[in-house]
Amino acid sequence: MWRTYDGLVNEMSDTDQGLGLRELKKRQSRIAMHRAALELVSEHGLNGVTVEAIAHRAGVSTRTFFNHWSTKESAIIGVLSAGDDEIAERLRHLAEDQGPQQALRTVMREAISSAPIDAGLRELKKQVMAKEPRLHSLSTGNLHSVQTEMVEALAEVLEGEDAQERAMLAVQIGFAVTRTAFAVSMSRGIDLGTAFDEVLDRYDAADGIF
Amino acid sequence: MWRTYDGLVNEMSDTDQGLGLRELKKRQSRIAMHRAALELVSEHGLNGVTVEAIAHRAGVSTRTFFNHWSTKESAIIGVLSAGDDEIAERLRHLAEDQGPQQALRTVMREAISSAPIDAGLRELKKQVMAKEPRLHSLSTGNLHSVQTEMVEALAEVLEGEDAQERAMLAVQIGFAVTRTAFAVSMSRGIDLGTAFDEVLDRYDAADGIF
DNA sequence: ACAGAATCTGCACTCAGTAAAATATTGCAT
DNA sequence: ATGCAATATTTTACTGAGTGCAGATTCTGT
Repeated sequence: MWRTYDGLVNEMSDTDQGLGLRELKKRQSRIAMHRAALELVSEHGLNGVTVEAIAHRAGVSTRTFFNHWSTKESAIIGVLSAGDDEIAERLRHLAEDQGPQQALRTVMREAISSAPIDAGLRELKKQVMAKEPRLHSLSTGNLHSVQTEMVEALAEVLEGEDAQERAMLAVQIGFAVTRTAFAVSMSRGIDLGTAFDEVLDRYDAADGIF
Repeated sequence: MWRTYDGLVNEMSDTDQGLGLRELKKRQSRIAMHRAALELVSEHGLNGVTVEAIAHRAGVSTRTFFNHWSTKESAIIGVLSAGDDEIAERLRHLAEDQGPQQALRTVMREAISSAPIDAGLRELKKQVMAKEPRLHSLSTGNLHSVQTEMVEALAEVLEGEDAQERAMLAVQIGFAVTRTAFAVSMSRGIDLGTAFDEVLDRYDAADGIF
């Protein structure tokens, strides 16, 4: 089965044990495309770059490009919800121990922390993201499917008649914090995870901010 | 000057006084396109409808379609930030009287309440929105420009070193509430404005929801 | 080495959105 | 009412994203 890949671009350097040549080439190919996309966008801007150009620099056909990435932007970002269901499942699981609120926070924090890209690319990506606002909204996942799955999972845990709507609100606020963390991490050039912690502190402290 | 229209589709019936034939036709044309878009999407689904088809049913050329709407989706929704700057300006103004927090709430509420579409279309639109999740994210404005302008305006009012980041967080939470209100209004079939009020109540009441 | 599966590629296609120039319509001044 | 300027529409032609398909290649297990 061959699904469009919207997952994470992993480094391969050391962690290639027992993966098979096929899987290894797939990863190399993905990194090549991701890198090519970042470099070209950095050089010519988001609108100055065609998929054809990216594919060419990465040494693949444009058709292959779309076998790996669902859109031009996804190749640039190189990251999107590693698997909608898994996140929801993790949320359900954590909620048993930590309770709904803390579980939600933990899941959010985990979801953004997992970004093991090549160190050289990280800098380039940061620079590109800063110059192309269009990419922000995508990276913070306005992706409907994840949100609805999370709401669903959370609603099961929360009890009461209005569980559904409280879950909606909670998830939306969670995303709001995440988006803010994203912006902060970009503008100050700090790690996304620590930015998240900071914003969360601010959120807890801030009374009457909205 | 002729800008792509991303504003509101207004009813023309009674409020046509002294608008000139030119402006009037413009409105008729927009409503025709908006209606055609809704009807066709309702019939064939979002992906089953081309701009060409919409334009044809509305009796205009496809090029004219894009003179009025920046994307296919915007014609379906028929609403988007009536003018990025104006909202920010309104925010600045309100903040003087009401203070930043209340001003932000008021602006948000105003921005969504102004939806004076034809009553017949409202029902159709509700139905279409319920079936096409892709449209949700658009209607709640992931539009970067509005957000940044609002953050900027709010940051001026807020004082202190971290004004910028507090403003970001506040605006993001505001949008979170709005998005939730949107979802609630869809799922329960109630007015967007009242949904907003309800969610806001819940937000104020809810402690430890996130 | 061989069969079968996974992946890549080229080709043809649809459709969104833009550009530019020609044409039509409206507003206004006379 | 008539002609001129501004504004809106159309036609035509184009770029580029994304998909479907069929055939070639490359990997995997045996």
